Amino acid sequence: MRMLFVDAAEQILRDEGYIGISARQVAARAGQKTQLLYYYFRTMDDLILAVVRRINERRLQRFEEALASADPLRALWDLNSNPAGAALSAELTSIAIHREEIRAEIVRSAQQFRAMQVKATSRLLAHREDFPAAGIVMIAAALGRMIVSESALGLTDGHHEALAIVERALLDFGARHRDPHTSPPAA
Amino acid sequence: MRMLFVDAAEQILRDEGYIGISARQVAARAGQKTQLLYYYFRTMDDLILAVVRRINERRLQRFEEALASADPLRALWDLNSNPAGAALSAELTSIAIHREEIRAEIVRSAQQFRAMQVKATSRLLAHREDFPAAGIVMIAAALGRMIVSESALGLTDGHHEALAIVERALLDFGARHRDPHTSPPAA
DNA sequence: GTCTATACTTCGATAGAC
DNA sequence: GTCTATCGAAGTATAGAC
Repeated sequence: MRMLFVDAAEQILRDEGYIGISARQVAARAGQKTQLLYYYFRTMDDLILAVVRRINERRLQRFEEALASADPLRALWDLNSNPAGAALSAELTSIAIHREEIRAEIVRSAQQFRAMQVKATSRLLAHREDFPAAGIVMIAAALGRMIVSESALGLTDGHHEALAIVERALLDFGARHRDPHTSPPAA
Repeated sequence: MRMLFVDAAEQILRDEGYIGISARQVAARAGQKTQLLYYYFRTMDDLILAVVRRINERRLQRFEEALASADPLRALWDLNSNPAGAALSAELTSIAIHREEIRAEIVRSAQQFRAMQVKATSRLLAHREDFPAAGIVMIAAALGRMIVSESALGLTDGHHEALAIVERALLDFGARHRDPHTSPPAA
């Protein structure tokens, strides 16, 4: 039952953003009475914290999967630019700005997530010292997030060109990394 | 008097973000009765629209100034990464997401602003066909916005490295563009 | 655990006196 | 133009019966 509310809250977070999460709306989407929510969660911040933690867990899991893929650099980019993930990342930032009680948790996990990405990227980009991994990770996260949030508004000017730059960088960065005796990927 | 409310609303937008803009809070900050606001503005959307329009006008003005500067490429980057401007841009996006009535205006002006930046940048980067101006502008806007919003949370991991990449690109892009007979800038 | 009932706040907005 | 008064909806949250 507790999870029913967490599910509903996360669904609202995806559909309408953090602003849409209210006790009444969460309960309605869960098909429950508003007051029951307060039996399972002391305050709304408690509920939102539970949502945040679950999103973080899943994000770390996706990260591990990306690392294990055949083209980890591209998989990391996909992780940063896929609509659902990037939108949630943006909403987490929004929550951190407006809910002081939850800020620390979000900042802490964002730092953890970024550190893991930097570590992995710097291993993959060891041959490109001119591009510090931490900077590349920042740019990827920022660009992915903006493309997603703008697309939701129907604003896509420049997206194609930005993606072309990323695409070339992925091919370029990946080129010297792969074993030259292996055949190149299909596309 | 009308402007008094617009000023108050914009101030709240800067300090607390779009979420903080309510009739009561705007009136309070303007030192006026809440109901008076509805004499000057039919709805809250009307007020917010007035704020949005003024922000856009000022942004275009700043853009013109940047173009006229000695190092326009760097000035454009400063425009995208300066805390006040980037924060407002992010809030405009947030407004566009949640207020349907205002969305069109924000999207339209964002397109206009981007088109102007792309036009200017593509002139400045004519010698670098490998980097489409529209993509560079996207990356600059995305990165600037994210650095600002994260800094507000005390999250600065990777910012330094990302700024280093931008710095190098600015020097690199600017290098072939400047007249070789002119002495390079001080710093 | 789940229910009914309810308190208190803030929200956008309107009516009507002056 | 500016005031007092007020509405209904939605926000978080609690008390107490079952």
